[in-house]
Amino acid sequence: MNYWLVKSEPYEYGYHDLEEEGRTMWDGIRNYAARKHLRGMKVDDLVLFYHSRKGLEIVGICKVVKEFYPDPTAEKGDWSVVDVVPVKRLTKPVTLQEIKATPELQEIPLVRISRLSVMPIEESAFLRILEMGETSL
DNA sequence: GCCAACGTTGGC
DNA sequence: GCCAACGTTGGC
Repeated sequence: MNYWLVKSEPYEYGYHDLEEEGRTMWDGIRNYAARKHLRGMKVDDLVLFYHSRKGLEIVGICKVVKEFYPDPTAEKGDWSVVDVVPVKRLTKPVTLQEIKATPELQEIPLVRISRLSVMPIEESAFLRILEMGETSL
């Protein structure tokens, strides 16, 4: 089991949209590092959902239900998508500010590589974030 | 709205 | 194959 974090601008596609739809294809990734991580996702892996640009907080957890396959929205190039379903919202969203103020979370790519939109998260960091969000699985 | 960080493109 | 110029992302 691996853990991941994905970013989305809430006014483009927010956690609320995922809850309404019940399932979505995570498309539009056009960055090789992000693609590599996307392709590493396995069924049942858990994924933190972060709102970028507006909100700047982790709002919920989702789960991979289909491993990578070709991105139908890509007009050219070799790009991939995965399918995810919502699991639950965090009781309390965890803000980027809080994450940056937490010593054990300084190494996560969200802090270190601000432009990366799909990234792995260590289990310990994942659990710490759930704890900060007052959420259990 | 600005700008830093990073990726991509294209001339040489 | 280097690197300057440009584009994009995303925090501030």
